[in-house]
Amino acid sequence: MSGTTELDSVDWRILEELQNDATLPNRTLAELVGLAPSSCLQRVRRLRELGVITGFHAVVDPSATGLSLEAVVSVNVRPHTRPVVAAFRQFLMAQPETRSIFHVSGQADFLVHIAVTDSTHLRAFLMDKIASRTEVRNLTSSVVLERVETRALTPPTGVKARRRRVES
Amino acid sequence: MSGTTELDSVDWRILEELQNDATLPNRTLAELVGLAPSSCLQRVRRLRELGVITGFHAVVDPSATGLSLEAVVSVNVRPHTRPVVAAFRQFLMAQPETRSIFHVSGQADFLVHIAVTDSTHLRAFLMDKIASRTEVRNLTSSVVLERVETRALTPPTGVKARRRRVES
DNA sequence: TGTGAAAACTCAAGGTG
DNA sequence: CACCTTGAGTTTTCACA
Repeated sequence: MSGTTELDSVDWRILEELQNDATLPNRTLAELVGLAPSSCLQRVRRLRELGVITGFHAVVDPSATGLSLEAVVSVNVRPHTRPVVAAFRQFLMAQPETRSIFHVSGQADFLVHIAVTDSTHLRAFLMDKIASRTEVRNLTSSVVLERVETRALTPPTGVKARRRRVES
Repeated sequence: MSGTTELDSVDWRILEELQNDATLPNRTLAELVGLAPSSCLQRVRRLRELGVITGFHAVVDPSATGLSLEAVVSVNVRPHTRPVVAAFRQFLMAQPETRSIFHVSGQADFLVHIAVTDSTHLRAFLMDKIASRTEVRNLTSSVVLERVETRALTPPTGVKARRRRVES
């Protein structure tokens, strides 16, 4: 990973479309971005090989499956050492309630997005699973009132019109 | 959305696989979950129609596209009224740096996950875009050291073995 | 649940700036 | 020289019985 790989405007158009809807047939995608189907396919494969596209995933609505309550849990762990942090992260990942984990620098050490069935479940998760651990300090939680997932990641800065010209 | 729709163990197996990899051919998926291809396809369509599967999306790695710095921004807005909240949410959604937005109850009003190119970009985003708004109070931010997206949403509670039909 | 037509993907070779 | 296009072979999808 030499950091940023050059992506041109067509690559970004492809990313934009596939982030919105990964079920787009390659032919339709090719039309949208103004490419021949096989060239388009080649671009997509390249984006996957470069690690720009990490995968294609179905998104499941928690509330449609009985997980009607979401929360963000803020946790501090002590001591803040690598083994303790790694073990806690591992523990979080193993919990079915966990949706995503942010190990952050700042007031909190971890921000954990969870989905639970109800407030009883939330309390059980916080008290029995998190607070009971010896490394946990300063446990606070926020109920999610509304969540917006922004699908499309957009180009950060000036993007070349086409592909890169190899130089040097 | 009358809350939970009945999902049996096969539905959950399908959800599990498609959350991990949405590019699975229907035939392969059918084999994995032990169904005929056409039945499997029917299940998937049903899950989409029920709103359990909200969509299929490509996931892009921000760091591979030059957005090497991620942060979680905590914001309070005043007054905490519907119009102000809605306008601020709308504003956040329009920012290219925004990845996801959590409107929460608790210490903060909003938790915003953002991706930026570097610390200069982060400072510009925080100072020029967020802090400059009149409704914003109590702006704090945490740099993301590590992020773990948990792909698979798992069944919340006791799931029926099949839907109908009893196995011998 | 199984089958078949229609459509998609993949890989090759050829053309163009 | 890299990239895009065209075209055939194969696999997959999806409606119908």
